Amino acid sequence: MAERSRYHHGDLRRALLDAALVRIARDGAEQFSLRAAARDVGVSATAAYRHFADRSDLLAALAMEGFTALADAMVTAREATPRRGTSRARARAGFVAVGRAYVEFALAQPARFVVMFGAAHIRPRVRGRAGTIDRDPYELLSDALDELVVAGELTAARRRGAEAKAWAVVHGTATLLRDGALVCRTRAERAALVESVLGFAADGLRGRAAR
Amino acid sequence: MAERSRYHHGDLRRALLDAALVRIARDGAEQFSLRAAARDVGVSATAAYRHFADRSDLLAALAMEGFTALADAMVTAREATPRRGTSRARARAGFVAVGRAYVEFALAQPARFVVMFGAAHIRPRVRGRAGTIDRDPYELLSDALDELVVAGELTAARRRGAEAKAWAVVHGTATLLRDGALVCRTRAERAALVESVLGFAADGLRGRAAR
DNA sequence: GGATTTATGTTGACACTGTAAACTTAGGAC
DNA sequence: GTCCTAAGTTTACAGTGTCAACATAAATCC
Repeated sequence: MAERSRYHHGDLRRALLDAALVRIARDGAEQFSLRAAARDVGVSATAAYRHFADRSDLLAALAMEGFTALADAMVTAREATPRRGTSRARARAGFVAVGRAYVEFALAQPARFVVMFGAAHIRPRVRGRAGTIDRDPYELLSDALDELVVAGELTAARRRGAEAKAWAVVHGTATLLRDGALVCRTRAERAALVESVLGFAADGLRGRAAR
Repeated sequence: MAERSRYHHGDLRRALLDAALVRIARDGAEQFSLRAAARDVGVSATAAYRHFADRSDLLAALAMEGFTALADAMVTAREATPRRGTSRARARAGFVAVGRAYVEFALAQPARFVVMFGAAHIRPRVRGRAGTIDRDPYELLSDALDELVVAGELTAARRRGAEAKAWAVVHGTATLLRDGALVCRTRAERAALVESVLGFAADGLRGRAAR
């Protein structure tokens, strides 16, 4: 089962996706080539076409996996928030934790993030297709907002339109930091900035004075 | 001066940049090829190398021009805001106008915007180089914040860290709308969303209840 | 004004890419 | 055991980025 006959790879699709991610992490998504990935896996140049329609189909698959991974990270972060404090404080901490996970994912795995949100023509393929995303990060953020409402931290009236505001702040922070547009010298400085911006979002949504 | 001898083009650099922008607007930045641009201009395949070090150098030049164009749009929007009302209201309107111009630029010229913020390895070249950006959009946003302070709409204490918050909201809105992640059915709906999010930013920075 | 230098284009070449068509092989169904 | 089919292979072609060597027009110098 281990070293096979070398003709049938076993799980070439998986291997190609892994190799692609490694190469993209090193050289960037634009640089990525199907043939190089095939070479890494030790397979002929055109073998990928048995598993992906074309180059951008592979990238789309990678993007879909990325969305699932991001969602996982957000769920994990949400569940790891301390259960103490008032329900309002907990809901707020949950929202911040989810947002922080989003930003951290973008910074820890910029290659994946670029593939997910990078090229405009990849996105349309990801949404509304047969095998779409398992868990949608957007819905998780929306869930966090719902929890704010349940906890009484956010009024139902303000809930309307809150998604766009929250997501804009979170996504904007993530992309600006990833692109190096917002510069932070130290890791601590960056963490403080993220915390400050997310707190701004939480407070702003609530509609009271920020701390 | 018009139809030249056909050997020396006259302003090939300019012509290549223009052709590149047209092609990118139609096919996307990833698809763009130097040779195609050369063909459009009616020049040999390798002529571009007299004006640009390589493919990404041309894209970087396009990005730099994009930043200047964005800054122009922001300045124009700022100057076009009505001069009536209290100075605080005016400063606030100015901030919103600048942010709106940023978002509208991203949506009206997505191709340019992608080139500006798209590929990660382009950015580093844009900043900190000999012929850098004429006017920095980031500074214009910063100026708008300063005006808020002068007008008394924003306290000096809150001014610290306000750039990141404001820019995150504006840039996040722009990129999510551009990528089609935030979906709006009508143009009016989109305008309302932009207005709502920018108002959220302005109010949030001030630290009082949103409208 | 003529010669020379220099910027600007051109041609030819190379290695690499995406993608299609025709062929081969291994593993499972009957 | 035979046949079918999914999964790889080889071969081929048009495009691409980029380099080196060459050609031409414009600017500069005497």
